[in-house]
Amino acid sequence: MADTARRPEPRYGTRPTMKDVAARAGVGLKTVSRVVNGEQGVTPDTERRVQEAIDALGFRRNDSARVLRKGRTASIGLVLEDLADPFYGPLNRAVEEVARAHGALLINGSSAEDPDREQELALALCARRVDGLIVIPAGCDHRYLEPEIKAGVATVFVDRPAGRIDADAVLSDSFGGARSGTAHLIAHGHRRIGFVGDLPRIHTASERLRGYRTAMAEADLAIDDAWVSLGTTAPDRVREAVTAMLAAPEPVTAIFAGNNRVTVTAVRVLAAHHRPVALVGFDDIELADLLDPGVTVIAQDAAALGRTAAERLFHRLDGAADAPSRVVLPTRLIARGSGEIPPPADG
Amino acid sequence: MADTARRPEPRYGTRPTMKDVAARAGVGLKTVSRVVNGEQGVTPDTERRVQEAIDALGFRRNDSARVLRKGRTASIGLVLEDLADPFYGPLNRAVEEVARAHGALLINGSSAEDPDREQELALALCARRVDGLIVIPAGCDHRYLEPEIKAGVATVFVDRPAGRIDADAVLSDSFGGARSGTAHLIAHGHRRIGFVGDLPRIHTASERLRGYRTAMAEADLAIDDAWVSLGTTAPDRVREAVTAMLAAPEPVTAIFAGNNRVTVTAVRVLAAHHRPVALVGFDDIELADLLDPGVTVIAQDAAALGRTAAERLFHRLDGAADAPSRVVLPTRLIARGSGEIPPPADG
DNA sequence: GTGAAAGCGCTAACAG
DNA sequence: CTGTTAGCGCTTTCAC
Repeated sequence: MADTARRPEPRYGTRPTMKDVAARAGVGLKTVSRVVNGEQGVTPDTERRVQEAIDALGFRRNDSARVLRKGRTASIGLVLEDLADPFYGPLNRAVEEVARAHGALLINGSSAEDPDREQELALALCARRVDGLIVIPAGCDHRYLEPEIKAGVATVFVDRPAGRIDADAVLSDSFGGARSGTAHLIAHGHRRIGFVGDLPRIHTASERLRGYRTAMAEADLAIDDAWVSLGTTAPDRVREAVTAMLAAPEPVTAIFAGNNRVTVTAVRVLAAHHRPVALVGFDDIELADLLDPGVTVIAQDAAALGRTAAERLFHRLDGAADAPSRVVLPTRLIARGSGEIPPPADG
Repeated sequence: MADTARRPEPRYGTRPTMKDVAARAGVGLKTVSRVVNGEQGVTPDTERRVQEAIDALGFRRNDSARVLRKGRTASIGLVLEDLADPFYGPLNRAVEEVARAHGALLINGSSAEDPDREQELALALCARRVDGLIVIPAGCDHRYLEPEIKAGVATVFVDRPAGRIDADAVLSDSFGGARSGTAHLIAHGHRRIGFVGDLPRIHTASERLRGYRTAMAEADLAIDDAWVSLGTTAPDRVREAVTAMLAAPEPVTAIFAGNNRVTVTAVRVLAAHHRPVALVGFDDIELADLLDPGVTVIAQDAAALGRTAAERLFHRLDGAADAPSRVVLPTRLIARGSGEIPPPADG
């Protein structure tokens, strides 16, 4: 107590350096460095003295300085769409686990589906000299990353491919998934099937639409323009779109929902609707099995997406210099009831 | 093409520096620094020349070096339990938004509810010299952070308080929420109420248990040991606990679930049970309103938790040196049906 | 086994 | 308006 009163607290933000530790232990700077990094060639006695000084001073190595000298930061960046979206949680976590296994930290941020923000964030990460970058693209033009990639920032795109540059990508089979989901509805007797998707500039959204169109064409079914609605996944927008499809003179008897956000809103609208309408959603959602009817979905493995992308990234960091690759992971149809509802007898 | 063949590609990982830019533009180093940082006092003509050199060389400022010189990294660390847990998504995102508004990046990682991993992660972030740290504690002893805090790392704990040190904390009212949720079940006629919670060493878990006990005591209801189960939130463990409570000779007629993970599993078990059992869960869960019955919950505002903690952090970084504070955010009971199921007439 | 000196790329402080 | 010098805290190199 008296001690505290007499001697001023160490200035905030001032931390002991290796030099301070060296002075206190009565050794050279390099010896401290050796001890801190567990290098060979230090007498047990010297080591003990250094360690005491470290503890007494509360020293912790400044990795910023270390990075500057060594050139690698042992950190990777992840740009995703929204940290709060449950779909990206497992992906994020999977990337983290791989990074951790390689001794790297993860810096991440949300683009909020805004291309400018994506670029701002990705370039900020490059300025921090992350060793590698994993990007879930919001934009369609990634030429802004070319100098960075050339300079050695390993870059892998996940969930959606890069635009206008050639780069590694790890994707889910959006086309195939949407095609099989739509075919599933057709197999259950539906002819008028609606498609509610995300913004058309988003690669996954357009691929899923293409899958839907393909399945319809394969069954020789024409598509009425009124059955297709693309736009943001804001609940109001989706609610309106679904409601309109159901209120038409010849209403759709089934709906294919383009992603998890859309599915959730579609479930809400259909629950309040006066007659059963079939539904298949892209992406699995929690508790989907407990709803009545259970929600039939095209599930993708978000964790596998993240893990595969991160592994590819570290493979590159380990020196792999092969041509950019594109990995496509399969999706899986999980039938739970909503996708097996038949069309009305009079439909 | 011929050009590529003749001149070797720039070595991977070698990037131009301000010195290179200066040489190319024929100006001094400091002038480049001025242009890069948008400082005053550069002739438009000089600026243009520098900018041309920057573009030609693909220069990007190395923030690692900048950090070393300036002392602040403009980044904060967030240690949470699991990036994949939907409860932490909105919290994470809220922290990110505040950080972004202050020009800071977010480095985050999962402790996986392991105190050692929490410590390892937090100290790694300190070594990176994050300006501040937001921690959702897994452990109960945070004295390991004392030297860091003394050295100027602003630290705020969120969701759970720090152990054995005095530090800022932002919490939800776990005690009050659990108490009112239990009281809600009592008000609907229940006398034998089960409590299924998380590991007792977790502060929120013990507080919620205390709330449950208090509500029971206030209604003069004794608690049978068999009605209380604490442990991990692993589905198997929870399933077993709930099943046991329902299979007892005098089974519980209602269950209070201690968090979102527990609630989800409890809903599954109850859905398969032969008679209706009331349920109130802590934390809201998606689609809870669409289940039959809807799940009555004690909702907490995860985004507000994150936002408040981050604001507190930046307040400290702006120099606030007042005593550590504890903020407790209210919870809200949302009645949806499951919590209003009466006990069986013969019960 | 140990330490002194140089330098990573940048910014702060001061000259010109 | 522009440039030079020093140094942030560490690792690398090389000498002792």
